[in-house]
Amino acid sequence: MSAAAQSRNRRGEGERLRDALLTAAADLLSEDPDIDHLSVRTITARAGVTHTAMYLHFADKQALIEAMKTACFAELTQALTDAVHDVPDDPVAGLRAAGEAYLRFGAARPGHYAVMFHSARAGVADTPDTVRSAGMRAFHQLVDLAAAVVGEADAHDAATNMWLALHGRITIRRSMPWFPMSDDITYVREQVNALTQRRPRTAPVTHE
Amino acid sequence: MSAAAQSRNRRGEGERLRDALLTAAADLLSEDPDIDHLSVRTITARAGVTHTAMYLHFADKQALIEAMKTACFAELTQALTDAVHDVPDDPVAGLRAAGEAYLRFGAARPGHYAVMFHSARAGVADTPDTVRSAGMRAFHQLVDLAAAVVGEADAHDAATNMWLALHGRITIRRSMPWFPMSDDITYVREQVNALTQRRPRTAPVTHE
DNA sequence: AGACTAGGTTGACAGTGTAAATGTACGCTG
DNA sequence: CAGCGTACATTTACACTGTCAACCTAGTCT
Repeated sequence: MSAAAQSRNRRGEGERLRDALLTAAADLLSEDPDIDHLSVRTITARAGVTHTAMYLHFADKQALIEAMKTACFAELTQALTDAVHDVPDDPVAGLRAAGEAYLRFGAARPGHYAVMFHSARAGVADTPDTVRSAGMRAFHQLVDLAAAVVGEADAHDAATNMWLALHGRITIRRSMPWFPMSDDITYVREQVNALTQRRPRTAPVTHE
Repeated sequence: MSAAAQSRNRRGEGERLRDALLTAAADLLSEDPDIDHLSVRTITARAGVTHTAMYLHFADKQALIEAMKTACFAELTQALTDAVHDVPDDPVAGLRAAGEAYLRFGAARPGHYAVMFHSARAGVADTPDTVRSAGMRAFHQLVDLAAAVVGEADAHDAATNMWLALHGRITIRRSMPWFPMSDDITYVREQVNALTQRRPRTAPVTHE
């Protein structure tokens, strides 16, 4: 197990270590989904370098994790794209496929999923734009599908509702695995139904 | 600020330190909702004892956190009870009040909320029954309210759906505060609507 | 040949969780 | 009243964490 111990990169290729560290971290997270067990030392060791080598490419551990976030979001986006791709042209079916793929991703890669939604940098310094847009790219897949079902105007809110429902399910499954829940497919279907049947959004503004 | 530095408890009253540690931890969590910043050292210091004194009452840090979980769940249960209490006898209104109170709790006490849903003990040793039932007690408030709306048979599933939607919202708000979302009240109303309008659950068992 | 510097390492520091050994004063029994 | 057991707590130590400053090392360019 482990340590590719690559011998020192050549002159122009220092960036290679950056990728090596990211994939090392991703590998470790696949083996142990608990994000607290992911230390700078184990990551760098797995990549075959000493711990402080990380600081050549990342400002700190948090920066590395943020880089992982964008990578994980990209992976999720791909998973959703794939799932929707091999499905007939029915928008509702596409939405279901996406929802199921989302739940599958969360269950199959719990560590990666946890990284994506790990609390933002405490306080001041906000989430970098790269992370934000990577997240948004994944989310907009749902929005586009929803638009084909409920129309452009309601798409964002509808997709948000569905997303929050899916996310809630994955996180509860993780923190309370003993909690009894129906199967994923039924759940997704319910969510899609709720989406199609919801009132056309309280007009301009609340009234009752 | 801090350190009640209580001078050594008397013979029978060793249990007092246990409570002192729990409230110290809760206080610290109110001041800084980031659970990683909650260390054994800071907790014990706040309680006015040395770090290893914690091990007189808790097997390890995880055990202390699990004790906090039950306390936090109790607090949440109370918050829901209160919210439902001062509302007319309309079950739907009660459900809305509970949902809004839930969201309020998550927003007002982010640290406490995070503790409750912090991932279970890795691998083997499962969540203690005390924590489980404390969580269930909170959840059953929703179930009871839902029962008055959709009937006993569907109550559990309906409450689960609503709960997951609320939970998803709180956690996303925390990890992606920049994500645009509608206001809480509208959201809760939508969830309650979805709950009342949903199809009566796919018969006894899946069929198609 | 020699300097420059990109790419990494060494060593140290404060902070973390936990275990083992040690202390201290209360309350009981003789 | 003397003395002992033990409930309550501290001291000390260890392996591990993230991060900083100083150092080395070899490829490239003049």
